[in-house]
Amino acid sequence: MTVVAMSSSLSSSSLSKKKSLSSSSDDDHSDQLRRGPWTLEEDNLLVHYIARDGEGRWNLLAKRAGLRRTGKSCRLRWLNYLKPDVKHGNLTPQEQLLILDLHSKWGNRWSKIAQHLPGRTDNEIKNYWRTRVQKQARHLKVDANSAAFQDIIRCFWIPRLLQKIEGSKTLSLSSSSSRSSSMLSQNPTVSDQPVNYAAPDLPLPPPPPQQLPQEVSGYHQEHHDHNSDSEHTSNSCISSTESMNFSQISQLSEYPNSPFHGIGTFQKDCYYVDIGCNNMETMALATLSVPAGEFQNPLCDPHVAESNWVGCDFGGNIWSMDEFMAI
DNA sequence: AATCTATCCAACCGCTCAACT
DNA sequence: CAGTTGAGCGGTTGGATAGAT
Repeated sequence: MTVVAMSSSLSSSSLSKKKSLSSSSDDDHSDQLRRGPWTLEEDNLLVHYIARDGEGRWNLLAKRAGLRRTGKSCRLRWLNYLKPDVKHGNLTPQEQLLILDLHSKWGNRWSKIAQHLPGRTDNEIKNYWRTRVQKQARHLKVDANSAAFQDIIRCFWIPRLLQKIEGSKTLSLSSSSSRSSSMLSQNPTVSDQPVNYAAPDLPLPPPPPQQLPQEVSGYHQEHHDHNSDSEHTSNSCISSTESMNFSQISQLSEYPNSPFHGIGTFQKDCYYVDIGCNNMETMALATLSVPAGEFQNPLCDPHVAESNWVGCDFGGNIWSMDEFMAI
């Protein structure tokens, strides 16, 4: 049988390691039940069986399809990887925004969150949260579910994502936009970065730094009225033509516990963002520990530098905003 | 070039819940 | 009503790989 051959061909240490995790009773059947990475042939068996007979009754399906896998394993493989509508690849900034918001609302209800991101699986979202979001919380030595971290997300992360979205729009319209290039050139550390929206980790042009001190006192971005460049960057407007349905985000902002709550308004085709911090304590945490002008990041505009708004020192753990934004 | 470290993500596990017998 | 089974969920693990030293 094909699968037997595949099984024997898999000499990877992963397989033996996974096996070692199983109980002794499982070991009794270890020659019958396969674990570890799926092979192409196993995938084909599963896909063809489901195409012919449909999904469900996974234990039975596994047997009938000739797969030496548990029903659970088959189900997971199908739902997380083989199902035709499963999206692969990096999460878009829009998707990241949605995840941040929905998680603030629902917590670790990954499957529920996944329902709002078509083509994304709970596993993928969970991985994103653990590897990207929780990592930042760890660096900052704050609880990822704390109000403080929620505010950090709201004040720094979300604006950055919104800028990514806007940046991708700008780029798609005109990659040689003089306005954009001048904006970028104001920030050497950012302009040196390749703009790659497939890679969500890359930092993007920061929000207008002069806003930050004002954010503390409830700054409203949509009412920005001077400096065309900063207006361009601060007045975050997400076109409804973006891949994500932003009426969803608009709705999400209605949830009181959401970082989106009250941050934006839906006007015409755009979602205007009003990002403010509602937790003064959090903002107070983000005090300066870096000499003025050392950074070129959202918090390091000359105006900001004068106000000593530069680095983050969370509990003595000095961590530059560049690091924070490199998420 | 070799080694170490960090990151990503597929796959596993245990648990819970609902449906069925 | 109790036991069994299937499905689904969230947490965790560890191999692969990229990047740093």
